[in-house]
This record gives sequence, structure tokens and C-alpha cells, in this order.
Amino acid sequence: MASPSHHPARSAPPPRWERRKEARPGELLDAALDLFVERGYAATRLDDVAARAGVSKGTLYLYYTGKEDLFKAVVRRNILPLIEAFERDVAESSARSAELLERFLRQWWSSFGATRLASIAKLVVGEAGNFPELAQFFQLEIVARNAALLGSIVERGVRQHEFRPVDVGASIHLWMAPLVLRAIWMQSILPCCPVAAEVPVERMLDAHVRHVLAALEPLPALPGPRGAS
Amino acid sequence: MASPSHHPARSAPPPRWERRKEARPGELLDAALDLFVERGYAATRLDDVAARAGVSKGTLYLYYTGKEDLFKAVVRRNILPLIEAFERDVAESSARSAELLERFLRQWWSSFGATRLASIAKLVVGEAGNFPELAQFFQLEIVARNAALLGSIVERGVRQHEFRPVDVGASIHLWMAPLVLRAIWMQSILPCCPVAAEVPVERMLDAHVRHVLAALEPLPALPGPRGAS
Amino acid sequence: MASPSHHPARSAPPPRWERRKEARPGELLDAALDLFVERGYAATRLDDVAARAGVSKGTLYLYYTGKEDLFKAVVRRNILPLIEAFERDVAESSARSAELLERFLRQWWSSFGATRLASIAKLVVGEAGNFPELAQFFQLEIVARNAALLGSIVERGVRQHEFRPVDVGASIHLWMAPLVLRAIWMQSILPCCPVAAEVPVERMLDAHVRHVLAALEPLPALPGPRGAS
Amino acid sequence: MASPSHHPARSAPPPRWERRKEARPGELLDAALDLFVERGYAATRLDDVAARAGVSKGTLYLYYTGKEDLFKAVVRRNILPLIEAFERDVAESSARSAELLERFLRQWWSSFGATRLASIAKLVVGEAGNFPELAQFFQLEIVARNAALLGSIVERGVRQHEFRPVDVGASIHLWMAPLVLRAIWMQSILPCCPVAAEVPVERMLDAHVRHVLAALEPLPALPGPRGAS
DNA sequence: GATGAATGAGTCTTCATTCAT
DNA sequence: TATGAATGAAGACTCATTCAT
Repeated sequence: MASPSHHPARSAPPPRWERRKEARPGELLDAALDLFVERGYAATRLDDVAARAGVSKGTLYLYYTGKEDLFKAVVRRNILPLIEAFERDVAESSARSAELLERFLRQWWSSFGATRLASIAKLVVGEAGNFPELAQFFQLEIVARNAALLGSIVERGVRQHEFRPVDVGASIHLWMAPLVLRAIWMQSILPCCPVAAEVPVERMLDAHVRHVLAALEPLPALPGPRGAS
Repeated sequence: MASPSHHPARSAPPPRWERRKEARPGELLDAALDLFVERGYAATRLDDVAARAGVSKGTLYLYYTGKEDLFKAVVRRNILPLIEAFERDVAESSARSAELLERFLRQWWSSFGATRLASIAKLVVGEAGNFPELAQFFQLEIVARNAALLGSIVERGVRQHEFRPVDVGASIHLWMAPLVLRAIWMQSILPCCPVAAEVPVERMLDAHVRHVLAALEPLPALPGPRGAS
Repeated sequence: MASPSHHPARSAPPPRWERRKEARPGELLDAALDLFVERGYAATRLDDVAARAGVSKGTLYLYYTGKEDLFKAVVRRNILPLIEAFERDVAESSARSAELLERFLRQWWSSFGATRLASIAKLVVGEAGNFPELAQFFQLEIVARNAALLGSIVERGVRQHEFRPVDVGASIHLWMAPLVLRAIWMQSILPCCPVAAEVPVERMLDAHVRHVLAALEPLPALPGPRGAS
Repeated sequence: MASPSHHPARSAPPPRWERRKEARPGELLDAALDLFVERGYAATRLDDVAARAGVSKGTLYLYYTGKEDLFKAVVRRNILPLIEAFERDVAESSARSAELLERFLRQWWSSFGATRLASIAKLVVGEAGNFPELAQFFQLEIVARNAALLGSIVERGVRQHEFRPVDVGASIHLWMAPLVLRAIWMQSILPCCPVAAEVPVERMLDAHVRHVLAALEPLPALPGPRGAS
């Protein structure tokens, strides 16, 4: 009678399952991301992944060859689009270098660092020993590309005399590390320490941006004594 | 008596195994650290820990109540002495603030960041979800204390007009993050990417120290209105 | 229109699959025979059977109620025609008994023993414990009938004084066993031992036939001119 | 009172398990033999093996690395001693060749063919495709050695003019096959066909021995008084 | 008729933990 | 204390079977 089904007239029993070949992979990856992030690789049971995706255990194996494959797919699927979006954004922008740099950092934070995706970095780092291949993928396809992107912004700024000349290679790490580490922290330690009265993210972010821009600010061409220091 | 050996007076038959109640815990912790660092928490088998420590599996349970307990002991035992040493060093030092700060950063790197101990941070971060209590301990007893230490150096420098006034809370994170992240990276991703031609650690470290000190350098007294900012 | 289909009048859209109700069972049985023979009952997956027959897994269930049913059908379908052919051959023959017997043995070898069908015997023997009903069928419809056939030849020979009187029941087993066992061997052990330099089949077969005929050769009629033969 | 326990006075609870390192492997192999023989390799669950051996599933893995290893151990352990016993018997015997041959055949039957061990041959034959290595072992260490043994008896008899010259290679197979096949049959098909009124084993065995000895009997020394025998 | 996505019971295997010795 | 044999709960993975399309 009050059947939740969609056949109001007929009292057809609701189908035990639906055929949704297209949607399944995405649902499985979403479920897996949640659980991997929450519990880590080893502590995540495929039963739970399947249950959260609303399918049975066997179905999972129709789409992924096993736990490892699922894990790799989760990482690839969630991370790659992001880096590609970043690359598009930078390529299309024609703003001043300082502005572009600030926007990059803030966008990185809002679309990755502040999200659940940051946990993926944590996962990859934690499981690198057990998934060297995945670690390589991550280093080459994500970290290196992100660094190249940031590097290209800085180099452009330097070339156009918007930034002072710097050791780009070393600087990139210095500019990214505070964001990356804070992101990881917020996904792992922080949820366990509700009282950890940390400096708010915004303040950290502002300070970081200011700090980076200051470090890149062109030296005053003045006659000033500061050049001597 | 003082003999480390085996009851010379009593004509006891040589025991099949030795009683080494004092030495055991350390040996077990060392073995466990190796394996936890290498494989992560879940992938480390107690059998292997015991084997590496040269004892049987059962013996392990005489000293630790289980895997969790062992894990926590590994973290506590290896990390606490370090932070305490840092605190002593800083307390005893009377050097100029800039010098002290540089020494702190370089020592942090050489005695923690560049060592296997850095993996512990990786471990704790990765397992925080499964060991909240451990994460709290880590945050409060290690991270916070380290931050306080660094903060005290900076504050002293500011108070003595050796450093310019800064947002200490936000700055600390910015000063530590590049080192922490690089340390973690070297323990996880890097071993899997032998060709990753990164900027050498020394250059990164030099750049970072220079950068930190520049950011803290007192502003020129000058006539400048900039002091108002 | 120009559809290869079989409904010329109707402008039916070309079907995505063909209806081949008549051909399917045979194709499935052939595929199943291959795989059962190659891997045994349990290690054969219905997926593979269907794939080899060029249909989907579901289709298999339109023709057989399950794996067991398929297995039984494979055995029945492949073995029964053989024994029936043997029976026809013997019934129609009017050759001398010795000649008929030799022909029977050689034909048995060439049309069963030397072929993939011999593996069916191996299968039934191996799975008898799990398929008692099938074992009974095999014993009654194949083994016993084959024995009866051979027995009838021998008995006829004895009746017509072409063979010496023998214990027919016991003899039949002696005459068949070397062929059966060799056949099974060639389907199971031999493929794994490429170097097993066995006596060639032909020599074995010749020796066996000679041996059987010698054992059945009528005793010399006393005074003994038969020594000359 | 009549407690089977060994602590009559104390009401100590019976230990949940005993440490019986020496006995376990044998008990496990016995249990496994039973079940493999009864159900075949694939249909035997390790749970059942362990239960029949009176241990838990995990214990099985202390002694064998898995199902395959257990299977191989069952075969090796049960079959090798037999063939070695046969070899000893023949080596030590000094009987006449005919007598030795008959004894060999009868002993083979009673100590292997008529026992549960014959099922091992069935198993190996059935699983050869899935365990090629085991099949090789069986062929080389069991079948070939048994054939060599029988061959040596026949050759000795021929050399000493107790037997007529024969094609030893071909003959061996002819002499063994009826016994081997009957043995396999009795372990697989027969238990499923209680009414299969077969020729009794003894009669088959007698007929076979008679038949073999007749085929080997030296040819009459020409002039032929042998017709009288 | 035909398909193949979905199911879920069944099995092997691992490993933290216990306890008789 | 120390040992390591024994346990058993847990989880990855398979595959015969079902059923919505």
C-alpha cells in the first residue's frame, strides 16, 4: 500500500536491486574516499565501502580488481582533476604576478587544503611504503606538477621585474609547505584535539600570503642603505 | 653481584633463555620503531617485531599489553627525550636571538627531521583517526611544546628588539612547516622516487633560515612612516 | 530489410543477438567439455564456459539448470553416442571372432581412448564422490554396456570354438583395463611430464592385442598339430 | 569419578588445548587424506580438515603453508613409504621369479590397491591439470619406480630362463593396469553402485595372476610333451 | 530469448592474543 | 620469565545463481 516504490497502482514488489552501471564507479569511489580518509587504508573494510555505496560486496569487484586497485582509483580520480583545474586557471590568467600568486595560494587552500581531499595526501604519505608505485604517481603527477605551476608564476614575476630574483626551486617548497602541512594537520590531528586553540586558519593564511609577497617584493631601487645589509 | 652474568655462586644449570627484564623494553621498542616506520601500523606484525628483537612473540606481551600499547610506547619513548633536549638547549643558551633561532632550526633538522624519528610524525598523522588519544598526546606534548619553545625564542627576540614585532602564533607554523613537511616527505615519498631531483636539503635549509631571519629582521629605524603600518 | 535474420516479411529491427535455440546446447556442451577436461569440475567457471561458447552467462541458464546439470549433460551427450556406435558395429559385423575382437579394441582406442573423451572417464571417476548419481549412470550405461559388448564377442567366439573357454567376467576387465588406464594417463599425467619416455602407444596396443588373442587362442586339440600354426 | 582426565583430585578445568607439536602433522595428514579421498581436492574445506584433526583452522597453517602444500604433503607422505617398502621386499627376496612376481602383484593389491591409498592415485590423476608439479612427482617417484621394480623382476626371470623373452616395457603396463584400474574403480564408482554385481576381486586377481604367469611361461622346448601339462 | 549487472554465501588466509609448558 | 603452539575472529576475494533490462 504505502509502498515506497514507484508503481503506485500495481503492488509490484520493489526490485531487489537496480542496474546502474554508469553510476556505480563514482559511488564506490566516493564511499571509498570517505572510509579511507576516516580510517586509513588497512582499517577500511571493503564490506563497509560496498555498504556505504549501497551495493553488495561482490559488486565492488565488478568495477575494481581489489582493494589496492580501488585505493589507486580513489587517489587518481580525486586528485587529478584538481591539478588540471589549477593549471587551466593559471594558464588563462593575465593578472599581475603578485595577484596571481595570492589567488593561487588562496584557491589551493579553499579547493584542496580545506577539504577532505587533503586527507588523500595524508593517505599517500602514510601508505607510500606499501604502495611505492602510487607514491611515484603522486610525486610525479601531483606534487611535481603543482610545484611547476607555482614555479612558473614566480618565474614570470621575476622575469617581469614584479618579483625580486629568488632561488625558485627552494622557494616553492617554502611557499607551499605551510599550507600543505596545515591541511594535513586539520585532517588528522585536529579532529582529535577539539580544544587545541590554534591560530585560526584565516590568520595563518593571511600571514602566509603577506609573508610570501613580502619576501618576493622587489628590492627598493633607492639609494638606500638597506642594499648594504 | 655486579656481574651481568648468571649467578656464579649457584651451580644452576644455564638457563635456556636469559632474564633481561631491564633491556627488553628498549630492544622491543627499537625493533617496533623500525617496523612501524617501514610498513605502517597495520602492516606491522608482532611476530616480526618479536623476531627482530630476538625474543618470542609471547615475551612481547610480558612488557606491553598489546599492539596498541606497543605503538604508543614507541611514540612516547622516542619523541619525548627529543623535545626535552630541545627545551634544555634553549633554556641554557644565552646567545643572540637570531643565532639561537638558527641553531634551533638546524638542530631540529639534524636531530629529528633528518632521522628515522621523523617517520613517527608520519605515523601519528596517519593513524590519528584510529588512535585519537595518541594524537592528542602528540599534539599536546610534542607539537605544542615545540611551538612554545620556538615561540619563546621569537618572543624573547622581539622583546629585546632583536626581531621585529610579528604575529608569533602564526609565524611559528610558517617557520616550522617547511622543515616538518620536508622531513615527512623524505621518509615516505622520496624513497619511492629515486630520481626525484629535488633541491638538496642543505640548500632548502639555508634558504629557509635566511628567509626566516630576513622576515624577522628589525625594520630600519629610518625616518620611515612604515613603522606605522 | 536485408537483415540476415529470418523474418523477411516483418520490418523488424536487426536483433542485437541471434536466436539460435537449436545450436546453443551443443555449443555450450562443447565449450564445457573442453574446460571440464582441462581443469576439472570445480575449477571450471561457468563464466568461462559461456565465454568460450560465445554467449553470456545468463544464457547458459536458459538451457541448463546449473553447473551440475551442465556437467551431467556433458557426460551423457558425449559418451552415449559412442557406446551406441560400438554396439551397432558389433551387431552388424559378421567377421571371425578374433578379427572382430581386434577391431573392437583398436576402434575403442581410436575413437575414445585416444581422444579428449577419455578425460570424461577421468572426470567421472574423480567426481564420483560428489556426483553419485552420475557415477551410477556411468557405470550402468557406459561401463556395463561396454563390458557386455566385449563379453558378447568373447562368448560368441567361445561358442563357435574360435576361442578357448575362459572366465569371461574376469577376462573382460583384463582386456579393457590396459587401454582404459593408458587413455586416462595420457589425458592427465602425461601432459605434465613431457619427457616421460614411455613405450609408444602403438607398441603397447599391438602388444596388448597380441597378448589378448594369445590368451584366447584355442588350446591345441590334444595330439598337437597346432604347434605348427 | 571415572573421569578420563588426569587430575583426579583437583577439579582443575580441562585445558582448552594441548601442545602436541610432534603429533599434529600426522593427524592433520590423516584427516586431510580422509577428506581429499572422500570429496576431492576442491570440495575439501580446510575447516573440516582441521575439525577432523581436532584442531582449529589456524593450527593447520602452523604446519602447512596452505591447501596446496597440505595436498602435496598428503600424497608424498602416504605414497612414498609404500614404494620404498616394495623396493626393499624385492631386493631382499631370492625366490623363483614366478613366485616373486605373483607375490609382488598380490602384495601390491593388498597394501595399496585394496586400501584407501588407491584414492590418492585417483586424486593425482584428477588434479594433474591443476597440479602439474605434483603429477610429475607422482610419475617419476611412484609410477616409474614401481614400473622399474616390476621390470627388474621380469628381466631377471627372462635372464634366468624362467620367463620367456618379452617386450618388457610394453608388458609392465599390461600387468599393472588391471590392478590399478580396478583399485581406482573400487574407490570411486563402486561405492555409488552398491548393486553392481562385479566379478569379485579375488577372482579377478587370481585370473590376472594366472594370466600373467601364462603369458610369461617359457615356450615349450620344441618337441612338445608340454601339451600334457 | 539474451544479456550481464548484482548478489551473497562460502572459503582461504592472516594475525593479534592466549596459555600450557 | 620465557616460550611458541594453539586459537578464532576478521577480512579479502570468488563464483554459482538470480533477475532487471
